[in-house]
Amino acid sequence: MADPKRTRNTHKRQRILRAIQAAGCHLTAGEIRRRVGRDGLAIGLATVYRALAAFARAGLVESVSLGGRATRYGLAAEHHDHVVCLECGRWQPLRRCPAPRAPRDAAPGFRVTGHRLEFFGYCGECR
Amino acid sequence: MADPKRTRNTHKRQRILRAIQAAGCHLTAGEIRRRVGRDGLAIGLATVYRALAAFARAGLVESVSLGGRATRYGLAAEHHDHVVCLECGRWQPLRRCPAPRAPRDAAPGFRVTGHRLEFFGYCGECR
DNA sequence: ATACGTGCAAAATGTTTGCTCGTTT
DNA sequence: AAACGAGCAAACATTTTGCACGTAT
Repeated sequence: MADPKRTRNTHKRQRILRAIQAAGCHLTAGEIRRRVGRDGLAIGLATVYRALAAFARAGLVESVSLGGRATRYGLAAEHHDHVVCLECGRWQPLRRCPAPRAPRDAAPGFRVTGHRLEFFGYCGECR
Repeated sequence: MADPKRTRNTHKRQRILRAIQAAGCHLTAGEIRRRVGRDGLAIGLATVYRALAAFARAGLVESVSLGGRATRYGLAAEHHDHVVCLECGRWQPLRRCPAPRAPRDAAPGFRVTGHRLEFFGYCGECR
């Protein structure tokens, strides 16, 4: 199964992680690239994707894809769930995670390592 | 906000819904197209997407995107959550939905109409 | 020294849109 | 008749890959 391989400690990868951390919420690959670039470090998009894949493999980062839109990446250590407005697309993190650690009726032998939960509906302004 | 518009009752749209219903689980747009086609009715992919968007607007269908892979669509009336293996990618529906109707700390005024929950980890065979 | 990271451009996916014409209401 | 659905091809956005070279371990 997934060996939690460690990733190499390069300057760019540090900056990618730092950008996600500084954001405090989930970012898309493009946003990450832009933020790192804005701080004076040019970086290829492919590099961002490869770094994110490595981080995810290592269990550092979790990915969330909110229906259709680009996938977002956040620190696994700062897991949180989301509420998404179907109309305007805005989404907000939840403080409390309302899901159980593991479902009651998972397949036998399945080891749950995480989850991803999004509530959707319509925000006050869009109703 | 989203007026639950009714969609027109065309032959193709009926077949799309029937395909999803017959499958009993979430399908991708491509799978739907293939199944409808296999039953002798050629249909364009754009048509499938537009129909699904209309169904979603009408609240008939819900969409789920399991990290990276293509978005899957299922009947909203037969909502269920999933368990996904990070190694082999196989996923299974859960009988019981372990999420609450709505989170405690959603933004005020937010009306929750649904959710989407996926547990992930490693299945018995991949561990 | 070796395995891994990076950039670039190209390719592969998945999804949406413009236009024209057909069908439902 | 009017509004919406369908088909096709082109456009789009996102993500992945091949290759040549650089860097961390």
